[in-house]
Amino acid sequence: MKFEAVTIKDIAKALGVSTSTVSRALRDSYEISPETKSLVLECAERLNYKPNPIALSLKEKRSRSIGVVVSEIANNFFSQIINGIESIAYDRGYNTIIAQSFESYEREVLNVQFLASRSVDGLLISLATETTDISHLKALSDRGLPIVFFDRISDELNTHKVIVDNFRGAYNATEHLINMGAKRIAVIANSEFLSITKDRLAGYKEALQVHDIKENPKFIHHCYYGGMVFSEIEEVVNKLFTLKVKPDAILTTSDKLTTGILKTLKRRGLKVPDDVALAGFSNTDIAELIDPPLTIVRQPARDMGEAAIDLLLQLIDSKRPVKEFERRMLTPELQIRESSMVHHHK
Amino acid sequence: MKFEAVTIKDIAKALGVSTSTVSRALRDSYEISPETKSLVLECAERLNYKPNPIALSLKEKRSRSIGVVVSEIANNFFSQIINGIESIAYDRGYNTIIAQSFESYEREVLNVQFLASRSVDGLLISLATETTDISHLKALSDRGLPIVFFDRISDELNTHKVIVDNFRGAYNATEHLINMGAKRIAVIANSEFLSITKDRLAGYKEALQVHDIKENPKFIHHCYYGGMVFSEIEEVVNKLFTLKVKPDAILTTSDKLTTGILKTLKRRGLKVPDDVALAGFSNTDIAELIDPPLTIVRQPARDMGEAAIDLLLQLIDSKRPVKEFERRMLTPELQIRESSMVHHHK
DNA sequence: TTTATTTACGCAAACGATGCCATCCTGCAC
DNA sequence: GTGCAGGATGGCATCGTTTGCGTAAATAAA
Repeated sequence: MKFEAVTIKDIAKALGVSTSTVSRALRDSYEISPETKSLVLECAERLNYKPNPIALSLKEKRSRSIGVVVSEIANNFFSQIINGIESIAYDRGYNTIIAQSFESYEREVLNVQFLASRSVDGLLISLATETTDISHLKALSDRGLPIVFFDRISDELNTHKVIVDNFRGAYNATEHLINMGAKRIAVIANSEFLSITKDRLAGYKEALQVHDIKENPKFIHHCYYGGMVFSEIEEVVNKLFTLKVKPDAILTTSDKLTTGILKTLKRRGLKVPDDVALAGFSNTDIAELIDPPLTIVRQPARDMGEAAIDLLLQLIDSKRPVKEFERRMLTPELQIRESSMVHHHK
Repeated sequence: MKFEAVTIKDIAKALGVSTSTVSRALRDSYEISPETKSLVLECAERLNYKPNPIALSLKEKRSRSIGVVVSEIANNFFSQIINGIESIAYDRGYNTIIAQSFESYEREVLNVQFLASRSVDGLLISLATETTDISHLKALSDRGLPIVFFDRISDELNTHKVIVDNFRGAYNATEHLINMGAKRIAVIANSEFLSITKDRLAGYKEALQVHDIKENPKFIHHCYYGGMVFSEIEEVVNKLFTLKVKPDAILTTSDKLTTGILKTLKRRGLKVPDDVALAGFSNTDIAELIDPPLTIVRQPARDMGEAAIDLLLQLIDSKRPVKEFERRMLTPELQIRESSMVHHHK
């Protein structure tokens, strides 16, 4: 089954003029007489003519579409980011093509190449957990494809970057737990290769140090797949709660980790926050509905998406190669609820 | 900044052969001598040649991409569906372009036309709340664009459809509430124009009737935007709980409604399930974490996505116009938790 | 009237890839 | 030596659109 669209030729034939005339009339060129213009416009309307963007892309070497690569969209943080991206892209006449890496390096490379080969005008990407080598992005960047990183960035490519102040977010959450009376704060973080993990871990450590709490290596754990693999989480919780000296609070660094840890704690019969307090990064809209209501570090995801697409469109629109790159850092918000109230119920 | 890719011409020039030769060599045509073939292949590899899908789309009038229109991706149900769609599309070499209608008719029409003009080979769509007129889809369908409906369907277009047994889902949930002892079950449903609303409401009513409970019009409410506008929800809860005879249970028909209602009930100081029981459609992964753990009707979203893309690819691949259309109905699952245990705490 | 200038349009090339048709060459049979 | 088959390749049109250039007719200036 094929789908035949009305082309400029159909209009030309119907009116007995050339395709150039039709094209120019539609683009409102000064070379075309008002009468011809209105004739063409009327005919285009009548036949329901829609310009073929594929043909345009071929000719202009631009597709008016941008690619977005995230680890997965079934994640509040990323879907909110995408909403931010789309809202601006849409207004500027750009289409957004969304691809999911599912934390897989291979899948990320394939997605990126697919998008590039489909002539996206630019790329927004938050790296997959598995990704340590970004030569696939470097190659495209070198060949002129505008790329903007957000959330999970890499220092190995010099381009615009949009992040939140991950250090500050983790610092504040940790300090809050300390202020609540926690002494033995464990952290369950994502893969140590991710930029966000490094920053968040640094914030956690700094808060401990400032408050004279000694860092305990047994309290620091990583979940390589960040909660996508549930057994990872169970294993970590198991390690933590078979220690002689158990943690009295946990900081988690991502949405899936936060809810995954809470699930596991509950299944083990541990009470939050009485047995162990919990605070973590999350962008869920129902933190207040959870038992106990969750203390979360919330990222301005929509703003991040908007900032990222804004920077990308700047790159795309710039006439000459951009040398100066910006690093926009947004501020996360600590929303305090019961899950972190260490002594609240005691 | 533009992005120059290697073309077939570059290879032809480098080797001193014609573009046709290169093209045929790359497609492994029998007409080309083995020596030339290996020469071309080696050169293509060396220059990192990637075929330009835009040019191919123009020539072949197919883009190897399919469009997906949902109301919003920041919704577990839809993002799970999309994951199902993508997993199959990806394997079959199709790219997925996701568009969000945000329940707006205007936005849906724009999205659909954008996708069509970008030569998607087919369309998967779940209608927006506002959509009552589907002539924009009919027109495309008539012109040969394969379309498959899922979730929110319309009878006005004869094509493949994938849904869950909404009647059964609502019936089972309602019957469960009745079995738990509820006598005055209110229902808070989406816009009455949506197909899913009609079916779910019918299931609710049937369960009441079978169990000899008289239907009370004051207990039946609609939220036109299905929870996207929070004031809608508050208004409905207000109406229900200023009644002389208040409901002892509530059935909700969508994710946002379920969590939105729970939020509102809590803010009003109503205890679930002691003051009022709650059961609703939802695909959240953290129903067990919510206070109280939520009884939900869960749809096999991933399966729905897979079924939909499967049917769509069948349409796309079929040589002759398809006349017989399928309606696949999957079975929802009732997950029983505390929120519906009417007498549990009494 | 002749020569410039403007107006309004058509022709054809281009974008990247494909595929039909034509062409050239080699080898073989008559 | 002529004819022909067939292998290997090049030429060209095509998809839909834009755009530089050319040009006819109409108008203005000489």
